[in-house]
Amino acid sequence: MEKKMTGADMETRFNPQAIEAELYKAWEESGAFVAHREEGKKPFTIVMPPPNITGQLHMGHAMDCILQDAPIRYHRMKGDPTLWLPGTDHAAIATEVKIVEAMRKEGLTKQGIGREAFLERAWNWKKEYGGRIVHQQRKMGVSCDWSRERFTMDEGCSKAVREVFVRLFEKGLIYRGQRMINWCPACRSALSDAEVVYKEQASHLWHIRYPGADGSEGVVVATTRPETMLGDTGVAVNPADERYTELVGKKVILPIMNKEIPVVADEYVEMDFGTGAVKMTPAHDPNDFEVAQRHNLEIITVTNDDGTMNENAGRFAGMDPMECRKAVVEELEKLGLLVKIEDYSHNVGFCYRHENTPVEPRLSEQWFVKMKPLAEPAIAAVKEGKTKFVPDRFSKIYYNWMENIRDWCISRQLWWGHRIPAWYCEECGEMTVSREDPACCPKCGGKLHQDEDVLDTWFSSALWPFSTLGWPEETEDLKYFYPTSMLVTGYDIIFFWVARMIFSGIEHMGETPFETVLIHGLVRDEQGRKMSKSLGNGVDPLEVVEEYGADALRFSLVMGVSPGNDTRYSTEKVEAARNFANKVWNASRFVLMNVNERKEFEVSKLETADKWILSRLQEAIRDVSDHMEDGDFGLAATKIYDFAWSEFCDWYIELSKSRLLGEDGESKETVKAVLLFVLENLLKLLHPFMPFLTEQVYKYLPETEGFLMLQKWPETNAELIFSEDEQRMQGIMEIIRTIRNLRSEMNVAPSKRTRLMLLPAEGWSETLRGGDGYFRRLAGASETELLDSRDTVKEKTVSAVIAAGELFIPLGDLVDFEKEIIRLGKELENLQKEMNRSRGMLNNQGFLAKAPAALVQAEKDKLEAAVAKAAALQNRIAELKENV
RNA sequence: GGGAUUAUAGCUCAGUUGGUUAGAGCACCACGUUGACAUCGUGGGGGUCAUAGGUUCGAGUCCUACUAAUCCCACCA
Repeated sequence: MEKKMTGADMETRFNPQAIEAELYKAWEESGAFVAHREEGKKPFTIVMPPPNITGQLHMGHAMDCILQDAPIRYHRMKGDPTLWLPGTDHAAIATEVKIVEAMRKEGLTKQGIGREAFLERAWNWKKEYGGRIVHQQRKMGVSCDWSRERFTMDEGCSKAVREVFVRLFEKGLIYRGQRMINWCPACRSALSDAEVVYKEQASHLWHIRYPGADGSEGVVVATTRPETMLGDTGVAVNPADERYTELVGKKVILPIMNKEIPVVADEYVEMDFGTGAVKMTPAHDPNDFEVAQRHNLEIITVTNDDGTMNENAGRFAGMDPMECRKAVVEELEKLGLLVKIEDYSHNVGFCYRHENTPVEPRLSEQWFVKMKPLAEPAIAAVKEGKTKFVPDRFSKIYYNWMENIRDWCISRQLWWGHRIPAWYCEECGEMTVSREDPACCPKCGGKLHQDEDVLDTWFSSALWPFSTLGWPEETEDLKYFYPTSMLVTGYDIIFFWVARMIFSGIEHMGETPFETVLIHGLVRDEQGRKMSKSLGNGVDPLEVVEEYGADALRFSLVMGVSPGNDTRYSTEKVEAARNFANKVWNASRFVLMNVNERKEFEVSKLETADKWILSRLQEAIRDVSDHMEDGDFGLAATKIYDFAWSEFCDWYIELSKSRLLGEDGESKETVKAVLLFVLENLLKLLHPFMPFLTEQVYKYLPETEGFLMLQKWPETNAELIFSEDEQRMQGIMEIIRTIRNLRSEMNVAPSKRTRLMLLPAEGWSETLRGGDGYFRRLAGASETELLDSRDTVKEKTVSAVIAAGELFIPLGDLVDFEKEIIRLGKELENLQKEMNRSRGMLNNQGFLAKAPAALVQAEKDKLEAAVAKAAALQNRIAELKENV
């Protein structure tokens, strides 16, 4: 057994680097993070949003970590069976893009090495980067249950994916079909609507004449993408548009291709945009596709998988779209069919993994999830409050998306991911969708090949809250921990992830997966810009941890942050948090250098200051607990900060010094016991935010065993609330502040001690007598004299009127009565303003009649005090005037 | 086009259900080697809470309008 350490062993500075790794190891090895089911007790469960295995953790992840670890540690200390389930996501597209990029540097291609070899590389990648991420999370101090760590492509999760796919297919909620989808030429894959990011682009509107087939002048169409005309199969106008009534039903000539195409009338066309005539490219525009369906227009695809023009584009085949656009425009100009070019700015969709690659709407055979039937109960669940968004406004965003949802394209033309469990018979063409890999065609016994595509990565993430607990098996964990308590995530993935988990949970588990969804904002840089690779303004959380410690980073990310709002990262904030950690460390050091045994205090022996700090502690416990419950971690952290620094350190510790050095043994014992009691409670309150610091300090506390992280969360104790003593203490504090203030104003050197005379107000004599040591220690008083009446003040003094009475500091020749009169006069003036305000309120019948009685009384008391103070000030001024 | 958020001290931001002298950190000024801490202490300066109305006995807080910034959704070619 190692020797118990004491305050004397503590360094003068908190040194996080020296202790973090060791503490984390000790926690983890002891099994403190592992969740245990306790029947009859309601668990607190969070499934961690699995970081992508694409690279390393960024500030957003750090934010995720602290916002989950804080409530997890809080609930664990409260004694709830607590599970925080970690894991990582295979991130199909994102990872594949990275791997392909890495391979390109080696001169390799996917196709070159083949599917099997590629997947081997991918698994190696997962091992390396998945491991790195988990390592980084540990550095942040996350207290998650690593024994339950999962990966979206591990055996269990893959089984869940397969089960869900087959179930939905059997229910008719998954189907395969030719639809207009978003195609990323860089991924060479389909994307879902959510994976397209629109960006405003400056462009042009080209006006092109399509001559009439009968030799008439035909029609002028306007387009933003002239190259797509190669795939045009019609022109549409609004049926009500009189300009074109004649033309409807006739044919025009598609220039360059020299092909006759029909003019059709369709409501979709807006008469007042462009020329009122729209070229129809059904294979490359969703709206055109719909029009084509209604009018039986031909559908011609003119691009390849990689975005280049295909053989249908005739002599433009092989060009990339921009090249082709230029060539087409030139050609049209030559033909005299380019009527005009207008400047035009419009939104262009880009791939969310290839920021500079525009997505191409394209007709393609893909797999889809039918969303309407899944969305409806998911909307209802949130409306009924079964899942609550915090802050509530995010439920509106959720409704808006869910109510306008379109079918979800889930197939991706990638290799890294869950392969679609569909097989096609090479003999009869029959499609088989199956939980188990079939050996041959169930219909004809013919040879099968599996669908080449994999699933959208979000298909497996959608199952995360239950697949990680063992579903589709009915495991004990699943029964006990589902539905989970809370999901913590950024608003940027509400559509991608949160919404999909909610409808999946309802569909497959019959219950929404979370009680609350706590949404946080983005961590931005110091100028408020989004942190991004391309800007190079990202800050690596690990570097911050190295330099300032995990606790400082954690605290800086929550302090003063309000739920749902973006926050700016700045080193100043981290420094402030680091300073706070050091402050707590040193306060602890002070306490522990003076207290080396654990003794209870007796309430009957408590002095005013003790009762004050114990009372303040009760309020801190209450507020912090309330804020933890509400998910207001910013307020919780602020409360702890203020209590620890402005009350415990600045006042109680300072006040304790005179007693610790004093002769009164009983007072000394009491103050020691209170110091230890308050410190220990403070450490507990702070632990969810600064786990390393608090755990380390806990080791030095006398007679403790085990980890702080497993100690009981403090509860308020009504017997330790002393309102009257709080007021007494406020009186003492006011005197100290006033003296400091006066000395500062009079330029009295801090080292110079001055006498203090106090004329107590009614009922304050006892308190002031007891304050002597405090005034000496904290206000530079050499001695304190209690006066019986003001007449006894014979010396030249500066004075002040405070709640506890009047105070006088004899400063001899430093005192200038004229200036004193002016100074006190100003104070009186302010006081009179305050009295006027107060009288105004109390003369207001409405206020008297409608405001709560306690408030009215409080105002009366305030006025009374002000009146008394004003009278005293007037007396003093009169007195001084006589002496001038 | 629809929706959301933000606007409070020089900067970054708090401010719980409306309760009446609006807070913090950083920055600034003055002073300070009192054995926990200079990653500190004491004192100070600094805001008509974007603007205009309204509700109320009372508005930073609620309502309406307006201005500005940011974001999300939709996508008229």
